Amino acid sequence: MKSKLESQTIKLQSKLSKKVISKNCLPKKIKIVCGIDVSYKEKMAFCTAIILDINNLNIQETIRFSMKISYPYIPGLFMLRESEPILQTLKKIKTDFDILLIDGHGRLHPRFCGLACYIGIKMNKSTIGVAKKILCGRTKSDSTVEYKGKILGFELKNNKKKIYVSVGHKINLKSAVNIVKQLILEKKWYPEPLRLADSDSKNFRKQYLHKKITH
DNA sequence: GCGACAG
DNA sequence: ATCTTGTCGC
Repeated sequence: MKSKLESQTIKLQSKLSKKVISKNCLPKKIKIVCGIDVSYKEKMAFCTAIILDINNLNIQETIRFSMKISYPYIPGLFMLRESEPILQTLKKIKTDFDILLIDGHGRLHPRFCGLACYIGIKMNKSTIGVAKKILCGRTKSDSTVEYKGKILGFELKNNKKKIYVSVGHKINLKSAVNIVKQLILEKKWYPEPLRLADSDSKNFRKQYLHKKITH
């Protein structure tokens, strides 16, 4: 049984999919990138945004934000669960960044509007969707991912591990893939801003839970 | 109808 | 995502 909110969100996704811009709206030289990720403990969400310089990977700013969360994870409706902590965290960032990496799909989504598209439109920022698992579509021999006759994603393989890149907003697929490739370090398989954000959000959660015991 | 299914 | 031991590799 689908709730009212779920039906509304599905409609919203279809509507917003038409507003997604799959063309580059970026400065010639990208300098500052942001990666954001969320960890969970029961009904608490712990979100970290890492802002770094793409040229030297020096961290410019780290932002943490936690909140109580109420919505479960539903495939295709991930935004219902994860968009609020992400948007709240982004509000606290002081450093201006050129591009935002999101842990989840962009246009490679059943309604062409995954979390990365939603955040991009909401923030009016360039975003890239990076997911560890495919949600829809099929990978072709040239590593592009096709869904309903459209090339919407790209599969990157690093030592058996796969990731799926797709347009979030205000960028084209080719540029999105190039930026993600540039951010995957030697011996790593996940782009550095997201790897750092994932790691820090888990530390954030650990510290929060420890405080709960000691106080 | 059945299976698959971002985090 | 989270839970969770030992284990493989640098």
